[in-house]
Amino acid sequence: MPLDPLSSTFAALADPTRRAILARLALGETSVMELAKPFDMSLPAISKHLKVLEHAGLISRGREAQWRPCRIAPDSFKQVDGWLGNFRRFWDESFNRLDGLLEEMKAEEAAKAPPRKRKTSVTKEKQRGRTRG
Amino acid sequence: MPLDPLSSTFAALADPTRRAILARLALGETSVMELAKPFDMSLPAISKHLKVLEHAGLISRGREAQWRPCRIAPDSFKQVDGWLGNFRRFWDESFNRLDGLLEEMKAEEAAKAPPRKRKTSVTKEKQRGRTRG
DNA sequence: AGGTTATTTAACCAATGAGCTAAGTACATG
DNA sequence: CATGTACTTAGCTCATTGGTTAAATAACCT
Repeated sequence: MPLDPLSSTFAALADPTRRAILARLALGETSVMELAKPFDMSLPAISKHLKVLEHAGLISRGREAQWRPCRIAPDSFKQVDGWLGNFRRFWDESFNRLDGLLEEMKAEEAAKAPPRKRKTSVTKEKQRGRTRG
Repeated sequence: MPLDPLSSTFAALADPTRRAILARLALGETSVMELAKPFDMSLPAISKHLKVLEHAGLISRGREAQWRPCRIAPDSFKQVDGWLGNFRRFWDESFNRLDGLLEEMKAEEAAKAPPRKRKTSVTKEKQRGRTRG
């Protein structure tokens, strides 16, 4: 029953209402009432969505009198971005250009050492644990 | 019933088995049998997962004799990354440094023009439609 | 205390999703 | 053609999810 963190985060993101809520929160912290306004949906429904988002670590909630202001929580976003990074080479051109550069540098380095078998294709090692920047 | 593309993509990613399949496919195209091996799960279950991934645009499938080789399809990954980009400023330090730079540039520009009210907080305009690179 | 506002909880329902087994399809080969 | 290999489809469970309304909780305001 307790889904792993990445799974609950992706599951939370798989709903357009929840993504819209996050988009609103990207503009700044706000109340449940405020968040509910754009939707043709009962307040309890929104409350549930917020619970899902909170459980997924995508938002955090405070207390101010009778309001529970919601705001974006960065950690789960970061996790998702990190996971996605493992696949970045499949679509990001500049990422691939960087890969090409590193490949060249490795080749130059290798030229100084005794030659050994090398593959031209992108391999497991190349795309593990890479980040932007 | 027909979920929007981003929703079905996130839904597809919300399952650890499917993410593991994608991880395997990141190493290269392979058959259903091969993909099924690591899992303690019936073949039809895997077949369903693959259908979900395909429907989500995360993989595409070919035909070679009796095999249906699967491979990563970049588009949906790119979509997800694009959506995530709207929130990057919440966790990516280098992204924020870039924002700071742009802020400075705008300030300098503004210094030449007649002064007007300005907010210090990051606003809607600043994070819309931004990409990496 | 009593009322109003903000939000959550409870109880329910219909639809979806992930797994299973058993049967069906497609191609390859003896 | 018959058999084997690689899948997929069909039909069934059971749990989860997204929505509902009605009631409860919490904090503020006379």
